[in-house]
Amino acid sequence: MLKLTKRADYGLIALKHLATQERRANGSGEVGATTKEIAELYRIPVPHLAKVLQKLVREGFLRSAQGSNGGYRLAKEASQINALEVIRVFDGPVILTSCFTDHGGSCEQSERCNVREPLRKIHEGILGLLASITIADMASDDPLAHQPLVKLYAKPGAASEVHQGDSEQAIQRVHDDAVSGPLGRNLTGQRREELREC
Amino acid sequence: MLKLTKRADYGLIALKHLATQERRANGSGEVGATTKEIAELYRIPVPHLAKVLQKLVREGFLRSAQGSNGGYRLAKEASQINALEVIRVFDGPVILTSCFTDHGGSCEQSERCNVREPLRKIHEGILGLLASITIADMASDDPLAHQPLVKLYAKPGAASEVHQGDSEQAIQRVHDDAVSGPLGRNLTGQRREELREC
DNA sequence: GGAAATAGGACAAGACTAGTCCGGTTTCAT
DNA sequence: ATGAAACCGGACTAGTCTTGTCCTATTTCC
Repeated sequence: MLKLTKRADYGLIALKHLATQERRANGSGEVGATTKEIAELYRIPVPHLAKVLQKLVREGFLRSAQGSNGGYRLAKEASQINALEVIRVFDGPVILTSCFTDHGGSCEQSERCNVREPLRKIHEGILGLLASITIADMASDDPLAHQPLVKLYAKPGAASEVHQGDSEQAIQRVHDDAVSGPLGRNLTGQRREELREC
Repeated sequence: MLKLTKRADYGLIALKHLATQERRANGSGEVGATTKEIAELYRIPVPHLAKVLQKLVREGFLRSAQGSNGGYRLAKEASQINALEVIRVFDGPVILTSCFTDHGGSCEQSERCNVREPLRKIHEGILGLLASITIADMASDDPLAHQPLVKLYAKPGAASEVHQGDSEQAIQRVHDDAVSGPLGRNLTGQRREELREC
């Protein structure tokens, strides 16, 4: 289905939450939040979130404090954690076609197939996008006010009919941006509202 | 695992193959290739590929001819079919978090959660990338000679440590491009070779 | 010593993926 | 007509992945 797993989703949510709790977790070693707090706030099953947080500790994104008054805090600056790192922890490598990584050069389908090179370019673009956003970006108050992340150059003449339910406007926006400016600018309040479903 | 399914992969491969067989399939209604031909060429199980091709017919990407001497040809211009459309046929909607589309406004986790807006921006970028490449692009001889698809602006100070096996160079390349130019330029022959695993 | 919290292994239901199997239909060539 | 070649499409299966739950430690504070 080409989507993030809940685990990755929960991981990002938790990291972002902890990034906004840093005041509680300044130098003295205090924790930002407990599993229970985060789970209740975001309606995540407690034991499941616990697994996610434990994994984030093992991978070096979080530091934990055991015992009562325990909890979690970020192990590094929120600006030094990007979405790709987190997603890879939970979902494994991000790959478009298995051919990119599955084997050591013994691709059965490769000789005649040149689907791969163009897809690889897309693949790199996706990795770049994911790597370019940090937890700090997510934690700031108005994400739409951010610097543009990506500027898409739609090729003239390329197929541009895109219909995917409510993300139609989103694509249209990307296409607009190719002409009128970077992502996030030139948006009226109303169009911003259209993009907010959740 | 955030990857395309084999079905989508096979679909793209088949479409790309048929796009290069257009000479056999000019106006007279001749077909470009049969299931068996494509399956053998790319080492895909015949019955499985058949399903994929049948679906592409139902979705309007291919036209089929039954009976002996039958087969498939593109139903529209290769330049009018983009990768996103094809991927959506097989893998369903491309969504980063289920929250984008799952519900009609009743997101349990939404009130306090602002992970979504930044992710949505990434999501739009990915859709834009996928929508910007067409079957015609894939079918041309040297994909690396293409116009740049995307130009990434890495934010200064953003986390840039990215390690994912062999795609490390890929990311590095994206980052280089943020400084030195669009994707695909400034590549020595050797670095091109590094990117080709398959 | 008890409460609160993290740590982590085992396990299970359900969904999805990849692929097989089989019977049917259409069309062409002989 | 008849058979071969090809498309059509539903049913099924083995395996894997996802999303949890459950239970038992272990640590730390009061």
